[in-house]
Amino acid sequence: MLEAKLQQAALLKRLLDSIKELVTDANFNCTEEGIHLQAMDNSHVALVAVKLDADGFKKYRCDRPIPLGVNFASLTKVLKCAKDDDIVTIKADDDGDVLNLTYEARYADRIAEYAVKLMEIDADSLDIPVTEYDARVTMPSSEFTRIARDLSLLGESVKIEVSKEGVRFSSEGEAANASILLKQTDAACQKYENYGKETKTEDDDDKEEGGSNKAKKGKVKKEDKDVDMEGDGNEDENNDDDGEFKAKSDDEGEDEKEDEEEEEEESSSKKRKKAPSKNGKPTKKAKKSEEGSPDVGVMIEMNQHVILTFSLKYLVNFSKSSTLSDTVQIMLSNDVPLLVSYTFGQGDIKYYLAPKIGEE
Amino acid sequence: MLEAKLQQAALLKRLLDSIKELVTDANFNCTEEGIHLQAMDNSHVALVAVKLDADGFKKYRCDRPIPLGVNFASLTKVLKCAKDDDIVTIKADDDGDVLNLTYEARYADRIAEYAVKLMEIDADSLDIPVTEYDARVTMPSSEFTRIARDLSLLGESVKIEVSKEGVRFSSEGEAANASILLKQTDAACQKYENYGKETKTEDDDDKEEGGSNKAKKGKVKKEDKDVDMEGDGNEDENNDDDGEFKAKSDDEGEDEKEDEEEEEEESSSKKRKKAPSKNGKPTKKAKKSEEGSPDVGVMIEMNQHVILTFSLKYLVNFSKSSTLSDTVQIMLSNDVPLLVSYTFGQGDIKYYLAPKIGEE
DNA sequence: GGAGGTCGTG
DNA sequence: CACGACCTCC
Repeated sequence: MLEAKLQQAALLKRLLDSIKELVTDANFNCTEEGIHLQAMDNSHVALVAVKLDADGFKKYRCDRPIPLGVNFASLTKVLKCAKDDDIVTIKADDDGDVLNLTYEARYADRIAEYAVKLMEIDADSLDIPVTEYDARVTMPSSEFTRIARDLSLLGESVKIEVSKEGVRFSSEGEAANASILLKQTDAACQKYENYGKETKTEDDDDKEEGGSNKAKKGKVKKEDKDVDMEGDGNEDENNDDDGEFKAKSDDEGEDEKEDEEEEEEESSSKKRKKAPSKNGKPTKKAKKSEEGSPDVGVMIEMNQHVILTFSLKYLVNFSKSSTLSDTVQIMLSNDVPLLVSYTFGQGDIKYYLAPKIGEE
Repeated sequence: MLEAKLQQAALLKRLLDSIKELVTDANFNCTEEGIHLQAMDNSHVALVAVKLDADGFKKYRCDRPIPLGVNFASLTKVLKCAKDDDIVTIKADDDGDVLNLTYEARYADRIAEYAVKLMEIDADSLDIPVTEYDARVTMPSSEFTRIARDLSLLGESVKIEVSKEGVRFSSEGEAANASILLKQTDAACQKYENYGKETKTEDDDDKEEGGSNKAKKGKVKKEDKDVDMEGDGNEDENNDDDGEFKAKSDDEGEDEKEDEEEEEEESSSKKRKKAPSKNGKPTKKAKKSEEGSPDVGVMIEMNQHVILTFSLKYLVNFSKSSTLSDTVQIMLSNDVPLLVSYTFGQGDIKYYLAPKIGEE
């Protein structure tokens, strides 16, 4: 028996809009921890993984694990019948072959019930190796969408290169070649300071380290970025391969700098307090001033220079999840599948895509 | 070597959006004076000419004349990758076969570089005879767009008739006939008083004459309109063929009226001073209250009654340039190609279209 | 934000 | 030949 109540139907709607093009059907695996889903795309090139935490629901009950085999086209149709701010309850019996959805209008004056037929789906649950990535790029999801779309106008694939300089997306096409360089910005580093720190194990390590090794670590990390922003080019950091994501890597080097630049630390730490970092998960799209305020820029964390090439078609597809979060994180390691991750209030959606190899 | 820096990519984007449907490719002829382009449409019926003054650029350098043969589809794709307020720099080597475009984000945290392949295009530069037109209509570009679109829904061609009464657009279609009459308004005459006076030789003449022949000339012209607006029908003015654009033509006839209507002259001249005529070139789209304020109306300058018929398809196409200017000028002479001109801060775009002859 | 039209894909 | 996705207009 599963029963889960979601405050806003919008989340489910967007989630399905995000992935229905990539995947035709998959199991919603419901456990007491929540609901998760994992599926290869139809051509078995990309993998999508969705996680909805139990405590993100208004109400959640799952007596024992149930896989709900859902056809996304069907579920999408049914979800289109919900208004964004309807309260939606999904229910399924243990032995059930249907998924029941109930939509309650905000003011309870309307109740709609739907039943979607379920299907048996072979549970080929793929183990995703928990990789420690060499580089992580955090940026506004709208900007990632834009880049993917822009470059897809010109070419088939994109080369993503992360260096101290920033992250470069480049593409070659028949009509034109393109190269987009995003430099890290102060604004981004402040905004994304703690973004996604709970979502990956490495990040937790990073956090713990920050808390234990040094009392001021939390502050220092930011400071580190501020410092690096000005005089970026100390490539020695690339040699630091402790395998953790860190803000601009290497804490050790900082310790020295810290003393020299105590003053600036103070000022920047003040700045941080003033704008106490939205701390991830802007589920609802923030009020856009004009163009979606994609101008916070990008934050880069890396301990290794990476260059990888990917199919733009998939990245464009992934970027549909920008409806779920204002922020996206891209994790890369050489010769390893890319991870594109959107984190929202109640969970996250992660896309994996193997790089193109050899000649693109 | 060409290097030109434009403060806002929007101009280029709009320019290409305007003409890409009409022309597939053409030479951007770069000289030290600026960039100009001239091309027949794909079916060799219409001609488009674009002029971008060198001093309208934030930076401009062109050592020697270069024709840059551009495929508009390619360039359009690349321009789609620019945001409206990106700073765009275009560069080309003298012998280069590529056009380099660099987009810098407002806050410099993003730099995108594109290289568009160029092509050889036979430079069949057409000499456009500098015609003195019998009639000129100045009106909000949005209104012209609307008329062209509306009539194109009903018929294939439009008959444009300029008389003292105003300008009439009429069209006959299978389902319905249409006739739109725009009368000259005070507001338009005041707003457009000096519009485009620097863009054409005839206009300068007009201006000079106004200043020399008669001290009060500037005032008189408006007054003339005020009078005509009320009691239109004095067709005798059409016989005045001094070959210059004048506000409603013939100064001589006015002299008589002036004395009779001194009072009204004064009042109208005051009005003019109060709203000292935006003086052309509203490059940036003015803040539109709701519907684009197309209600200023139309100003008509003529010294000959003209009736011409044109293909609506092309006028609809021309009117795409309304993104470039709030104002459009239409110049007509009997049996001569129509000229539709949009003037913006850094130059202008002119469309020429031969009239249909005989039965439409 | 929604609907209709066009283009590309299966 | 039909469906779905994308883009533009309303």
